[in-house]
Amino acid sequence: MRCLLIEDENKVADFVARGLRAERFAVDVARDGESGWDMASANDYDLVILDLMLPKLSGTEVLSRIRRKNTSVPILILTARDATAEKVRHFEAGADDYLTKPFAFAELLVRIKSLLRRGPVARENVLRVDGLELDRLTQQVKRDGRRIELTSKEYSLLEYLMSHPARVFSRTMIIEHVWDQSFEGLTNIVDVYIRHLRAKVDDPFPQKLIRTVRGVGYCITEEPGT
Amino acid sequence: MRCLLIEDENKVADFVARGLRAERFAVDVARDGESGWDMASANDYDLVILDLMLPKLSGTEVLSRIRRKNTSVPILILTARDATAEKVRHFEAGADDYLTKPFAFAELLVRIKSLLRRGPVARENVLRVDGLELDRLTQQVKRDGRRIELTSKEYSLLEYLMSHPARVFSRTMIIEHVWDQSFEGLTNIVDVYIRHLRAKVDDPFPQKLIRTVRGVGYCITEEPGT
DNA sequence: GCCGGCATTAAGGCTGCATTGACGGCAAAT
DNA sequence: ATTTGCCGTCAATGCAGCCTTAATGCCGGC
Repeated sequence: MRCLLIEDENKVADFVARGLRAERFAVDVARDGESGWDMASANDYDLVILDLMLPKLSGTEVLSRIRRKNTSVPILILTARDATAEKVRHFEAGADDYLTKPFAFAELLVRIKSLLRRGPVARENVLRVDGLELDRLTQQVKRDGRRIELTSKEYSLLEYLMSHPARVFSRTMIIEHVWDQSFEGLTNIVDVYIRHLRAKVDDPFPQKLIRTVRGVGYCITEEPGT
Repeated sequence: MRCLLIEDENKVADFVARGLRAERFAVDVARDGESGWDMASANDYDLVILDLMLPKLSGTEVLSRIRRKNTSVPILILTARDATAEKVRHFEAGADDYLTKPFAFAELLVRIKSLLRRGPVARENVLRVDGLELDRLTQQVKRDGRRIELTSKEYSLLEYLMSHPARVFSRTMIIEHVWDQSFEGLTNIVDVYIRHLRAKVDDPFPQKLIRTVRGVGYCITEEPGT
């Protein structure tokens, strides 16, 4: 789950970013409207959290630019308390939800989860491939009933693969969804993490689920051939 | 247990806040209706104690706003007036209990405990994880029958962790539930208190119950790795 | 069979998070 | 006024997880 946070107040930005990272999100932070818009248009986010009071380019402007670009990424507006008229205006401009500062992180999280769930493709809370099971709520992974401990990166990678079983993901797509911007350059980082996953998820079992598609990428599936 | 007290009379506010803190509640105090409403909407309380005679925004108004927001937090009304008609009106507006001033602190406490007990999820009075036992009534903690002395903060933290065994709590969530509003900014206070708890709860025993989930948070569980 | 390129894997350095002990401030108790 | 104990801060240390690098293995084309 990759997410963009556009917020100029350091305290709020750090607070939210830290909380989301603990929830295993890959979080990019933009400190003003301009770079926020740049990043939103350059990358493919699963969620945008947008403050309205921003230097350089107002949040309202960023919102309408993103929508003009016709992307359907969920956008959650974050702002100081203000008039309901404003609220309606922003909903019409394409915001999906609205939260006034100050807010409790728990509430933000609830709203985010609900936003992600009601996407175009219904988001399952439990993903299953053969005996492998990933619970998005508790973030626990099991295979044949036995718990498997994963690090944050390993978990995010597995979640991404399992979000579309049998679909082949290229290394580029994987990097764009699982890693955040702090990452650049072409390395074999994906291959390495596939290795880590295999060590925990496939190695102890006879049936291998993670498949390499030469020249293309990786996918997760129960059928060996296909 | 986090609780919001909305009361403008300093004497009463201090009296109640002190009493509740002695009972190990994390107490936020609002001195007028407006900030009371702000805080109620911003945070996630387990209980709200509301005076009716308030500057800026009446308690009645605060009550109906909270209910309009559709939260089910228990609300206890606190007021000088004793008219039965008023009382009924407020019950209809969503109050859960009603206490007229002056009152004995002991009585307030009894009503609070009964309110908390009849929450949507039946509240267990004794929490257990392996040999560790926390009694919410006497606020005593034992492990393998031996009493463990905890300070208020340590107790609150342990209670929170034990309220959902095996669930991982992020530092952000822990701060929101165990500390009160006076707290903000990024510190390692949670880590420090986890240390204190471990010193008393885990260090003297071979089986460790408090587990760190790196990059995410902490949880309490009997299973070590699995 | 040979070669080039891609995939796999092991090993290691680095970074930042987690851990821990010590310290000063504060409030309650004596 | 002094003491005691709790709270929150800070900084030193250690270590886990992240990413890189490079050696090796495998596959397909010629």
